[in-house]
Amino acid sequence: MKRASIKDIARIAGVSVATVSYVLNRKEGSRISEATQKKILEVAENINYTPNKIAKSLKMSKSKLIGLIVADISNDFYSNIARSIEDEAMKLGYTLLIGSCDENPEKFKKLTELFSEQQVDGMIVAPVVDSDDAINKLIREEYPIVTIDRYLKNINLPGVMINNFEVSQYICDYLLKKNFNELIYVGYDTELPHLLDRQHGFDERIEKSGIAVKRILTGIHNITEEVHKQLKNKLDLSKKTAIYFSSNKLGIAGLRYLIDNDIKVPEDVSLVAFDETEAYYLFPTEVSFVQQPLAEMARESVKLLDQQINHYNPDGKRVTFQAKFMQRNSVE
Amino acid sequence: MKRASIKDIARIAGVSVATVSYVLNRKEGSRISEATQKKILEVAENINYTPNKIAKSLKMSKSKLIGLIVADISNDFYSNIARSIEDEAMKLGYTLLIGSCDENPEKFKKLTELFSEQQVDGMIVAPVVDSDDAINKLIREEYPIVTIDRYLKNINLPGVMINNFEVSQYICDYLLKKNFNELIYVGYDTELPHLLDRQHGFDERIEKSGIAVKRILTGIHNITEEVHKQLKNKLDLSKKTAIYFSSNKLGIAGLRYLIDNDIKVPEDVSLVAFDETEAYYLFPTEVSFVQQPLAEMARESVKLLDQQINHYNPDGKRVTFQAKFMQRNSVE
DNA sequence: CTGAAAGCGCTTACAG
DNA sequence: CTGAAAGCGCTTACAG
Repeated sequence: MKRASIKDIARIAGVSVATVSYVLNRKEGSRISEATQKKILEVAENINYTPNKIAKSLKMSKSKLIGLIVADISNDFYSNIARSIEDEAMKLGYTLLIGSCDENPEKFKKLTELFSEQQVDGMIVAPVVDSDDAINKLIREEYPIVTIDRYLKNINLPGVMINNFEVSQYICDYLLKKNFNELIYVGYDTELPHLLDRQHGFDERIEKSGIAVKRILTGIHNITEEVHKQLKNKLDLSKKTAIYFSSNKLGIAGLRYLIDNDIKVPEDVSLVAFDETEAYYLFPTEVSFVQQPLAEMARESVKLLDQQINHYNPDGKRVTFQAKFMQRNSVE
Repeated sequence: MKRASIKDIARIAGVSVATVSYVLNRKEGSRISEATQKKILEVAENINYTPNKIAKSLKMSKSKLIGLIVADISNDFYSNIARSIEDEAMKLGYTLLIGSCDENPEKFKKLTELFSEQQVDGMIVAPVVDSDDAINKLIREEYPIVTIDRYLKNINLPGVMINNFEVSQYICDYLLKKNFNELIYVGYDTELPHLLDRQHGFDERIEKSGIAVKRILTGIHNITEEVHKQLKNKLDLSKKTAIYFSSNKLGIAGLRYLIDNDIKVPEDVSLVAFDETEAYYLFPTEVSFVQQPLAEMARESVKLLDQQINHYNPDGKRVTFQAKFMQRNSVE
C-alpha cells in the first residue's frame, strides 16, 4: 500500500512540490499558470493521489479532528446524538472520533488522553461521575471542550443541556392537576447534576403540594433488576398512582415491569417517561414522554466547539434548550 | 494550547531528542542509564508531556487508526457492533473512526476518502448498494479492508457474517412444522446479498412445502409506513398465519402495526423477528427472534483487519457465524 | 551509554 | 509565475 505523494506529482509533472501544493490547495494569492495547473491536476488524477492529512495536520498544528466522549454509546439517546454531531462536524470540515466510556471515569480519562495524543482540535463530552480530574487537566492545557447533555457542578464549561429542573416541575404540576393519590419518582442514586435537577424540580413542586411521593433510585448498573424489585415493593395499585421515569433506560425498565406483570396503563397506573426511543412505540399504550431536541443540541455543541477552537474562551456560555412534553395516552 | 514536545524535554533534561525518544518508548535494545531515564521521565511528567501521535504516524507510516463505516449508526444493531468493535480495537492499540453512511453510496464513498486521507490503517465496512466502485478503489490501493454483516456479490473480501440462508431455512422449517395456513415473509426489496440470502433460504423451504407464502418487500426508507400499508392489505386474520420479519427495523415496524391494531400475538397471528432490540421486550408478548453473536463478530472483524494490516492478503477468508434462534412466546 | 542527522508528507514565507 | 528551504514532532540507523 505505497501511496503517491506530492513529491511524486512534482517529479512526474516536472515542477516543484511547492507548486503542486499551491494548485492542490487552490490558493488564490500566488497565481500558477493555467497550463501548469492542468498538468498537475492531471497527474494527481492519474496516479490516484490522496492527500496525507496527517502530514498536513503536523505542519498546520491542527488536525480537523474532534473527539466525542459519550457516557454510553449503546444508549439510543447518545447514538442519536453521535449521529447528529457527526453530520454537523462534517459540515464544518471535521472528522469525528467517538468514544464510549460506559460511565467509567478511568475509561473517560483514557479516552481524553487518547484523543489528546491523536491531536484532536477539541472535544465534546458527556462527563461522568468523578471525571473532574480528567477535565481539569484538559482545561489546564486550554483544550477546547464543550459538554453535552450533562454539566459539571464545580467546573464552568461551555456546553449544551436542557432545562431539566423546569421540565420536571412541569411534569409534576401536570400530574398534580390530575389528582393522583400517589406519585412515584423513578431516578438514579447519583451525583450527576443534570439528573439531580430532574429530581429536585419534581421535589420542589411535590413539597408545595403536600402529596405523598415515593422515590425509586437505582444505581447506574442493573437498572432493570433494581427498577423491577423496587416497583414490586412500592407500587400500590389500590391507590391512584402516576409514575415519572426520569430517563429512557428507567422508562424501558419500568414499562417492561408493567408488561411482565400485566399492569394496564393508564387504567391501573399512569406514567410519564423521558427521552424518545422506538421501544416506547411497542408498548400497548402510547407513552407520554419528555423529548429533547437532539439535533439542535448536537448542532449547537459543534458550533460552540468550533468557536472555542477558533477563539479559546475559558468561560464560555452554557446553552439551555427547552425539552418538550409529548402528551400521549399513558396518563389518565 | 501550546503543547510540550520531545524537544522541550530534551532541552530541560539536557539530553538529545533521540535519547528522550528511546526512554519514552522503553526500547530494550539501546540501554540508557538509570539516571538519565529517571530524569527524562520526571521532566516529561513535570511539563505534562503528551506524545504527538500524528508526528509518530507520519514517521512510522501507520496511524493505528481504523475506520468503521456502518450503514446506519442509529440502528441498534450497528451501534452495538460499533461499541464492541471500539473495545476490541482499543485492545489492539487502535483508535476507531466511526462513520454512518445512511445507506447512501455517495456518503459511503466520501467516508472511505475521508478515512483514507486520515491515513487509517484499515477499514471495517458494511457496504451499501452501489458501493462497489468505492470498494474497488480501495482494493486497487491494497487497502486492508474487511466487511461486517454484509458482503459483496462481485468482490471477494475477507469479512464476517452470519449464516443468513440457513437460519431462514431453519425458521421456515420451524414454522412449517406448526401447520400454519399462511406464511408472510417481510423483507426488503433490495440487492443486498445477505438480505437476499435470508429471503432465499426461506423461499427454498417454502417451495418444497407447497404452502402459500405472501411477501412484503419494502424499500429501505419509509419502512414503518410501507410495512403498515402492506400488512393491512395482506394480513388475513381468518387464516392461521405466521409472519417472519427479517430485520429489527422490519420487526419493530410490524410489531407497532400489531399493537396499533390491537392484534394479539400469538392468538391472532404468530411471528418471528430478527436481531435483538430492547424494544421487543416492551411488546406484550415475548418475541421469538434470531440473535446474531455481535460481540464475537466484532472481535473477529477486528482480528481479521489486524491480520490484513500486518500481512495484506487480497483473498482473505470470510468467517461465518451461526445465528441463534431465541424461542419465546410469539409463535403458537 | 548518548547524539547528530535524515526523513515521513506536507505548507508557506521568501527570493527570484 | 515558480522553486529552494525550513520546519511541524517524531523515530531510528549509524557513529562515536
